[in-house]
Amino acid sequence: MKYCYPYPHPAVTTDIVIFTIRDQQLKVLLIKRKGAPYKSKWALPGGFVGIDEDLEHSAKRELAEETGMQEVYLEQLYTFGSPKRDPRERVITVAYFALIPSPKRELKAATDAEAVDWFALDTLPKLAFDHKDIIAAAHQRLIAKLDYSTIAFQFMPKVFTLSELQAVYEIILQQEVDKRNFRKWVLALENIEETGNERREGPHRPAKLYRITNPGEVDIIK
Amino acid sequence: MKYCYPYPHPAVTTDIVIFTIRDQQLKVLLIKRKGAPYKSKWALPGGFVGIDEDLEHSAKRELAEETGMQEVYLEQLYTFGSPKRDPRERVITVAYFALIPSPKRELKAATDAEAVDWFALDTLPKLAFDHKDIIAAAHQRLIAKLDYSTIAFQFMPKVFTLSELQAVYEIILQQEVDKRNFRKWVLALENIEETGNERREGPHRPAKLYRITNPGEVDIIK
DNA sequence: TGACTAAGTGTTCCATCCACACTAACATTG
DNA sequence: CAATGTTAGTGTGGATGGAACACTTAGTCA
Repeated sequence: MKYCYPYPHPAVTTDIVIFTIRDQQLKVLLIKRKGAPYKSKWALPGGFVGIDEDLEHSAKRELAEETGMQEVYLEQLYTFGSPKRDPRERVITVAYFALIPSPKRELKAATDAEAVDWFALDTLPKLAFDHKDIIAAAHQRLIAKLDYSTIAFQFMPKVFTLSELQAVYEIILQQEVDKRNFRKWVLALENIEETGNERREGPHRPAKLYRITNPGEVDIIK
Repeated sequence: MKYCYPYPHPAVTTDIVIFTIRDQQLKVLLIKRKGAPYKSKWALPGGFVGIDEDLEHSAKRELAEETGMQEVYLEQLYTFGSPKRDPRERVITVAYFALIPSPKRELKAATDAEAVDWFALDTLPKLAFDHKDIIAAAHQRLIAKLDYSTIAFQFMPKVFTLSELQAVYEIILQQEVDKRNFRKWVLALENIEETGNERREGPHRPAKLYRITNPGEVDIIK
């Protein structure tokens, strides 16, 4: 009990909603908590912000710990601060959300978790704290941003086909998208370009491969 | 020095960017600080979050202290947490922004301020902390929301004319708006209705008065 | 070589946005 | 009471963007 203040101070954490597309579904990364409270319950990855640590740095650190990935899309979502959201003490959580390309390797549980796994949004387990609300807010934001930004491109690997990109939109929006209109729309954007290569797989015409011209950036579109 | 923790804790404050329309300009409320640091500098109203106080409650409290107003539009903006943004200790600020109808009474400085005043955005004084950035973020959000919501209606008093509403849009957007198209757009919305009364003032045709059907709510529009 | 599969490609229609100018109702003044 | 000045109030047509819709192409495999 070394750190003392004239007034009570809350604890501040960052939690992070990590989305990816996997098995043709939009999934979110959860960890199974090793310690109290909510021991062995599923929760969002997150942790306390270092006293000299930037908020975004804290979120990036958590992200790297759980996924090993860096340089992914990361955005501050909302700050959750109901007085009773953590039974231990007052905890204010600055929630972030991240989008990552489909992970190739399986995840290994970091030291602060019994397990890690990806969950589809419609089959979430019972979650610790108010993490259900945080995920709902992140999901809402993601869907809203599909409409007026190129945020979904952040789910794509370095090169990809237009059909793959279209599938991402269909998965997130939960509805079919017209192929011709979609391609017209995408190709009119300035942040995608042909690589010149093709992908040949399966008994059909090969697909042209594209790349994002400005990875990491998300354009606001009308 | 009574409140002690095993790990260092940051302080958490809420700051609030209060916009209004006044003298045909978009203005923001600032207070002149009474205490250190940045004594006698202009800053956003704000203060520490009570240890059992909800974040939004804290923002509302600040708002009421400075303006005497309650039940105004309030929205969480962003959380600012750079380690060095306050010279005293680590302070994380959850910024809110509020929109209020043109105030009738002049403001009185609350007990924590030497003075209070409204400032146009292009003639802001030198500000304490990173409050310039916070105001810039709020301004950006306000302008963005004009496009896809009815947020600007929150600037209006209980009853108003369409010309007054149009003036608000022109002031915020800093450009003229076509009268007929504007009225067509507004009247197609469902959250505005005629009061049945008119306002007669000046040597010209009287203007119909309108009211918001769902005060406090902001519709998202396509 | 025929059958299968996913890639790739244009046009038409409809709804929405945008530009644009005159009449209506009142107060004031001579 | 007539003329003037001021803001309120109103409709149309052209351009633009979005939505619907089906066939051809290039490859693999049997």
